[in-house]
Amino acid sequence: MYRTHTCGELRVGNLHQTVCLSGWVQRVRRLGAMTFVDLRDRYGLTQLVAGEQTSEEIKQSIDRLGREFVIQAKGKVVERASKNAKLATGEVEVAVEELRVLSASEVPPFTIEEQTDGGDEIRMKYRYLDLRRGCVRENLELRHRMARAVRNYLSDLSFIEVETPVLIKSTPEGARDFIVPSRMNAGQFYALPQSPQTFKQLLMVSGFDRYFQIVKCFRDEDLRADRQPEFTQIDCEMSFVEQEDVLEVFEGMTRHLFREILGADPGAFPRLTWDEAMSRYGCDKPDLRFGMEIADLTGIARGKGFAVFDEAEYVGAIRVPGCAGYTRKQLDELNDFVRQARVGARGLVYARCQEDGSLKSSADKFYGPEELKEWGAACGAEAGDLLLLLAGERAKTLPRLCELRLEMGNRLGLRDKNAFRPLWVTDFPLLEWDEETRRFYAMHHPFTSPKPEDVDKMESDPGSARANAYDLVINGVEIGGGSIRIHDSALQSKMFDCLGFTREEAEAQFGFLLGAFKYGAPPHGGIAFGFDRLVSLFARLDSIRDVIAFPKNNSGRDVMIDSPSVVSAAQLSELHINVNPQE
RNA sequence: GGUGUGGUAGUUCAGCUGGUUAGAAUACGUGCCUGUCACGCACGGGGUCGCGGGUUCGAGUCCCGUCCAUACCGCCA
Repeated sequence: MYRTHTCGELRVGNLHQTVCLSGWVQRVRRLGAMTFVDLRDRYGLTQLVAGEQTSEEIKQSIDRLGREFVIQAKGKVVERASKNAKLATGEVEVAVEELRVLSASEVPPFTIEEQTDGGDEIRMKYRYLDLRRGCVRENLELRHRMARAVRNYLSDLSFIEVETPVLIKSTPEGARDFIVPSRMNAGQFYALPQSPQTFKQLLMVSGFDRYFQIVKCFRDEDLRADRQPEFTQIDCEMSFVEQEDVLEVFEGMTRHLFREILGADPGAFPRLTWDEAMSRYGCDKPDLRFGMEIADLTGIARGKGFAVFDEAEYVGAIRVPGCAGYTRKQLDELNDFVRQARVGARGLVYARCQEDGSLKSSADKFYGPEELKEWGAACGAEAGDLLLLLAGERAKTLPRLCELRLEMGNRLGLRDKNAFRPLWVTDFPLLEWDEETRRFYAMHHPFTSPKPEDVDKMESDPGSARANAYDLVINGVEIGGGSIRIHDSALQSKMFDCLGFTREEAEAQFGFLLGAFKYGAPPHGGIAFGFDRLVSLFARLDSIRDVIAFPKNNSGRDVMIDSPSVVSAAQLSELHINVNPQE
């Protein structure tokens, strides 16, 4: 027997019992005739002690122990002479009577402690050691609890989990595919799924009614702190539903997670249409943890001789509470912020709301006190507030105001990691014009249904057609997105027309789906959640890497196993592949 | 593909306008220590300053190139 108890288990109730513990040596403290060993496993830390009663043989083997040795220790649970209140097992210790080294360890490259001395790079290379640290392990434990809560919740609502294939077919729309060469079909390739989208729709045609899957998805695009090439979705689909049904079920699921995992209730999720989100927050994933909504000043700011505004299609402002006292230096910093390449504005106009209610602006030359008052009124400004104005093309200025708003939120500490503000964003545009390729792309995906009242616009004015599509946004992070799908092959064909697919292309790419819709397809819709993002949000972490056991680095490499890597000529030959050596 | 930041001991970092033998902390090793729990004390070993080139009497430091890491932009239906 390797162990009778875990290292987190023993209490005064276990006094005088003879126990056997196994685990890793966290630390050895040698005090001359007396030695303490902290023994660690997943469950906690227990102190072993060797003193004058301990045999010479055991003292010698304890002397040879180093950090991260795996040992087994048998002995009596005794009460400590000096207790440690910081440790769950801190009232007892085990007086060692037998000791076995199960596995020795070299000195690890960084300390396996909560406050490790290792940086990101070395910890990723030795991820299996990093995962021994409590704070990293806890992230995976949280992930597990959340996955279990999702499975329980959806299973109780008659959803069934169905696995869909990982070797599927490449499609031109959307993200870049990872492709896998086929040995048995020379010159042909599988693709890894960007999502199980078409399969879950086919399951609806098959009558499965309520499906979900916690599933790996793959996208061959550049990485970010919140983007990995392989990531996990909670993928869901329901039949005989309208948008309202889907929102209700998955608002319920999300609320269940908040209650079950965080013990918090976020209340009813507010809803914003895409248009509202864009005009009030400048983006389709607003962070509602703070206000500072965007006010449209176009009507009142133009036509007063200030060329910057007069020539602009749009003038917008945010009201920053209590910042009227910003110094020249602070305002210059903000000006630099909006001018940096990432934001791209030409410059910033500000107005201070003074104690007497009058406004003082950097564009005073062009605006009288009454006109400035209108600005204040439009923003709802109060004494002590600072107004920040940007002007230009509407479609570019709103996102800049969004950046500025988030920057001010950060500066004022308004983006509290312990606050959660979920919302639904609905009524996304169906299509998005791409200037480079001169064609429309599906904003969500090509299976998203248009609003019934906008079907005609698909031909007359495709850019203004709205979709039955929705996103779940929490704290400015896109957590989930879905839509009511097209279940009619004629409408689906029309959609492919809008996207510039010829009949032949549509048939070649998605003929199986169009075919399926001819045999009795129920109305259906669904949603997919970014599970890694959801877990990192609950863990109050900025990067999804911290909630993934073995993540990839910024360049898509796994530095632990050193992949991707070259393969042998024989393997390539079997796969009918020639690698261009220049690249 | 682009922009910013970084690369110095096992690890995390300091190292100024270029100037003696490149430092600290921690980890590691040895010795002492009977109640430690971030134990303490003493001593010790440990460096291709990412790599290549250039400027200079002299480069960790300045310049150019390159590689790696990281955050962001493009990209991510």
